[in-house]
Parts: sequence; structure tokens; C-alpha cells
Amino acid sequence: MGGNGNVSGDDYENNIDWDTDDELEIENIVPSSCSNGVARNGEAIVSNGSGEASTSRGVSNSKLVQHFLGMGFSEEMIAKAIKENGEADTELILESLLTYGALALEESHDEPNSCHINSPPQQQFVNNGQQLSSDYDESLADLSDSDDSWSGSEALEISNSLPTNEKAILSLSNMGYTVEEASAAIARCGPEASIAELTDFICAAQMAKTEAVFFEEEKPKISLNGDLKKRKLYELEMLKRRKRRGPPTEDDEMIRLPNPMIGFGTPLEGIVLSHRTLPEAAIAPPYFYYENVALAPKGVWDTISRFLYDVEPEFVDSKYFCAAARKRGYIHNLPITNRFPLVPLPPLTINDALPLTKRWWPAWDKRTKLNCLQTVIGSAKLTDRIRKALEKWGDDPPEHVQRYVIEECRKWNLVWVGKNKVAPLEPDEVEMLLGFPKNHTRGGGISRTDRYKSLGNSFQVDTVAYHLSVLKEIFPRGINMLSLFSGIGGAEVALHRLGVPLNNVVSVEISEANRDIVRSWWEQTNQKGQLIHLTDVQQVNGDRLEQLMGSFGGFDLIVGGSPCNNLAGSNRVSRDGLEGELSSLFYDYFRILDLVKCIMNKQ
DNA sequence: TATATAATGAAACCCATG
DNA sequence: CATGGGTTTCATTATATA
Repeated sequence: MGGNGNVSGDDYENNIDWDTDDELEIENIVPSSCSNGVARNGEAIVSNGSGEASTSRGVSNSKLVQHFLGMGFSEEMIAKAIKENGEADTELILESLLTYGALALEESHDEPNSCHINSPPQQQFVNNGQQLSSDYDESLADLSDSDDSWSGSEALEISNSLPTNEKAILSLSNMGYTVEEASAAIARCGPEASIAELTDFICAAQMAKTEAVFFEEEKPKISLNGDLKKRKLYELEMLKRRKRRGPPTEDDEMIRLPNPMIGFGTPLEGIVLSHRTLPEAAIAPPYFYYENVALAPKGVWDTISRFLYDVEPEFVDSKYFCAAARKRGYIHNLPITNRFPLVPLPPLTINDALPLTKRWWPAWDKRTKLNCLQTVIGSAKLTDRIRKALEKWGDDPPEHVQRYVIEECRKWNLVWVGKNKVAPLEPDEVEMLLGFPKNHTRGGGISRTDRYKSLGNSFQVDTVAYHLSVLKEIFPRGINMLSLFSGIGGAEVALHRLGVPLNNVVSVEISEANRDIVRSWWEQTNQKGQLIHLTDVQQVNGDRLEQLMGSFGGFDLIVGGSPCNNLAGSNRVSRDGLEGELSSLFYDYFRILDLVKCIMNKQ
């Protein structure tokens, strides 16, 4: 590829004055300085430090500095970048700044001991970058330029801490936890968190011996312009890719999508793998089942897998289960032997699924499967354009017209509903294709548009049910389930159709319309168990979980497909990867899963 | 106000070809 | 093995309409 402009590890090391004799590897850097951090609580950041952001300390003297200040970089960083690159090449300076920023972000996500939760969003990169360059420096004294400040002193300063936090830190410290762990836990769980909750969190952190990030709370809300932001995120992915030490030649274990995309096997394509050995950390209860789009930006699934105890994803295209494609990745610790599909098996072709279209289907439309059912449907004007384009010709339109029509039909999943007439799928047809009962999303005051959106964001029930089918034998008396990002209840419907009794279901879903749909389904299907609805996964904490689990004794299964908004290819605006505004909620899936594991382990 | 519609590409995959 | 064409993609946002 273009060997220019990217930030290789070598470039990085050459550009930075490490001022050290040690051979420093990127992943070995552990910015353990949390001192300044504890002074603030986690909420403070959310409330956004508007005043102190970009133009805070120091006065810029050059126009160049002003330029970069306007982009949101800190003065210290800019000074450093200029010092290294000179003032001539603006591009080079920008590269350096981006590198610092990306690296800082990277650190923030991969180093449990780092603690930038404390820096306001705009300065997040900055401070971290400084931490990075000054490495083991414990005191946040003055990061301006003097690198000699990093002595061997290991003592941490917590003198700036709020009294309440200090007390908690002290208690935890006496319990044998490090100050870093304590302060990070407080930052994450909030200043009012109980000691029990804090220890839970720390326990979770320790158990996940990943280079995890749960201390990184604030999603990067950097208000940079789009190009810069994209660039930054791209750099981050590049670094992530190089992270696994060593040159790119050494085969990174980059996860690749299987072809055909049948996971460990499907009912009709056969079994590829009937047994697997899970990583040690993934074996303990509860069972978990995580889902997201398969075609995420590079590196995303590597990160997700790393967090979910290094379990290998199972990529499955739902076109092997129904008439519509749906390429998804699933990470779970379920057994994979003796799976069975839902019956009756749904129709596998458009022809069988939508018999009425057969009459109008032209021979030159070779489609037998629909593409992915998305959240937006084709417009009426488009179908009208297509009709007019076709009416000008007889039964056999010229090739260029055919190509145009086919292209639009594939792009918008249009089907033939009349002579020369195509149309998008009706909501109830989408429900059927996805394995939901007819009118599952109907009523309750939901608009047609929102029905499409909810359905487009849902599971394909038959696919998920096939994976979950192994639970029927294990839990003949039913299960307690925690369902995160429930949506319209794909997992619930799947288990119900499998005949797995739902004893207690705690469902967390932000959309009221979706909660209404699940509630309504719950009542209509005469569920014997109890359905508890929560709204926001970010509000789910240890106390709440312990309380819930105490009442019925733990969860057997935790399912969830976290938001794909920032991963999906259809997103032209904010396909920012796993750190995107919504997709970063994945970390809450992990957090909650790990919390539950931790709690259940104690019992 | 609430709902429906139209405009808005690129990343990452496939696969044939040299 | 590189390359270049072909294909797909759980969407966001501004604007129009009822």
C-alpha cells in the first residue's frame, strides 16, 4: 500500500525524543499517573468543561500555533510537534499531532492503569500524549517540556483528591488494591459508589486480563471537523493493527471473515466444527451471546474478541437461514454440539418467501435472495422512476435499462409487485423474513418509519435460535436472562420459539417504542415469567445487578447486540469504529457481563 | 409536531486476471 | 502475488409534507 503518510512504529520512534536509554515498546508504556485524575469525579467530565478547553494555559505566539490550537490540540503538543518537525511543513506537524492523539487514545483504551477519564474531552489527547512522552512521570506537575521531571519516584500524589474519594481510596488501598485501581474504579463508578461496587469493578478489571479500557469512560466527543476526525480514527486503527508488536510482515492475527459465512455450521450447509475449546476465562457461567455486524471496520472484531475473553467470533450470514442476507458476527461461550433449527424452516428464496412476486418477476432479474434488511427503505419516487424507465420498452428492455433496474433493486431490496412495478418490502414482510410473528412491531403508536428502523436493527431470529438451541437441553426448567440492547426482543422470541421457558428476563432497552413492543409480545404470548425493563445500560451498576440477581439467583444467559451505528457500512456520516458515540456502548456490554461474572463467582 | 422522503460515498469484501 | 473491477452495507441528516 502507499508506504507514505502512515505512521509506522519506526516513524514514531524516530520522531519522538524518548529521552531514555530503555528500549521502549509502545505496549510497555504504562502511564500510571492518576494523581491529578482523582481530583475529579467521573461526572465532571460529562458536564463538559467548556471554558477551559482549547485556549487555556499559556499564550500562543505564532500564527502556526494558533492554527493548530483552533483544531483543538494543546499548546504543549503543538510546541512539541513543531520542535520535532520545524515550522516549515504543516502537514508533518499535523501528522505528529495526530500520532500523539491516536496513540493517546490507544493507550487510553488498552492500558487499564491509565486514567485520562479526568481530562476534559478537548484535552484528552493532549494530556495523554504528554503522559506518554514523559512516561513514568508520576507527578503531573508541569508537562510543558522538561523531560527531566520523571525521576524514579513511585509515590503517588493524591493530595488533590476530594475528601470522599480519598476515603474510599484509602479503604480500598487497605484492602490491598492499588491506588490506580481504586481511583479508576471511583472514576468509573462514580463518587457515590459503595465499596462493594468498587471492589466488584476492580475484580472485573483484574479478571479480564485483557489490555482493557474500562477506565476510559468518556467517548471522544472531540469537536474536530470531519476530515480530521476521520483521519485520527484511521490512524488509530493503523496503530491498533501494528500494536501486536513487530512489523506488519509478521502475520497479525487479524480476524478474517469466513467464506462461506456459515460460522461453525448451519442446518443446511452442514457442520464445520462440532467441538471447540474455549479460553479459560470464558468458561465460567453465565452463558453469553454477543452480536454485531460482520463487516465492521478493520480491527473492530479483534478488539471485541479481545475483550470477550479471546473467544473466537462466529460469523454467519442469515441467508443460510432465511431469504434475506444478514452478515453478522457472534461471540458466545455456548456449546456448539447438537444444535437444531427452529421449525418450520423458513423459506430460503424470495420466490418461496414472497410467492405473490413470482408472477411479476422478470427472467432477467436473477436474484434468489434479498440483501440485508436495513433501517431505511426505497422511496416511492424511485420505484416510479423505475416503472417509467421500463414502460418505454416492451417485454424486453435493453441491457443498460436492465442493469440500472437491477442495481436499484439490489441496493434497496425492491421486489416485483406488478407489471413494471417494484416496491420495497412491507413491514410485516420484514417481520416474517426476520423470524418474528406477523405484526410484532405493529400498533402501540409506532410509525411505519420507526417500524422499519426497529426491524432493521434486529436479530434474525432463526439464526440466533439455532445458536441458542443448545440451551433447551441444559435448562429444561427455563432460564433467567439478562438482555442488553434488547430492541424488539429477538433473543426473547428466539428462546420462546425454541421452547425454552423464560423465567426472569431483565431487558435493557433505550427506546420506549421497542420496550412497548416487547412488553406487548410478552403479554400476548402468555409468558409465565417476569419481565423487568430497564432503560439505559450505562445506568446498570453492581448494586442494581446484585439486587436483581439476589431475587432470583443469577443469570443463566446474557445476550446483547450493541449498537452498530458507527460500524455499519451504510453510515456515511459517522462510521467511526468501535469508539464511535453509540458503538462504544459495546464496552458497557462487556462491563456488565464481567460484573455479572464477578458477582456470580462470589456466590 | 410528527412523519415521510431524498440526498449523502466509502470501506472492505469478492474474484478473475496478469 | 498484486491489481482492478464488481458488489454489499443493522445509517444520518436536512427538507418536505400532513
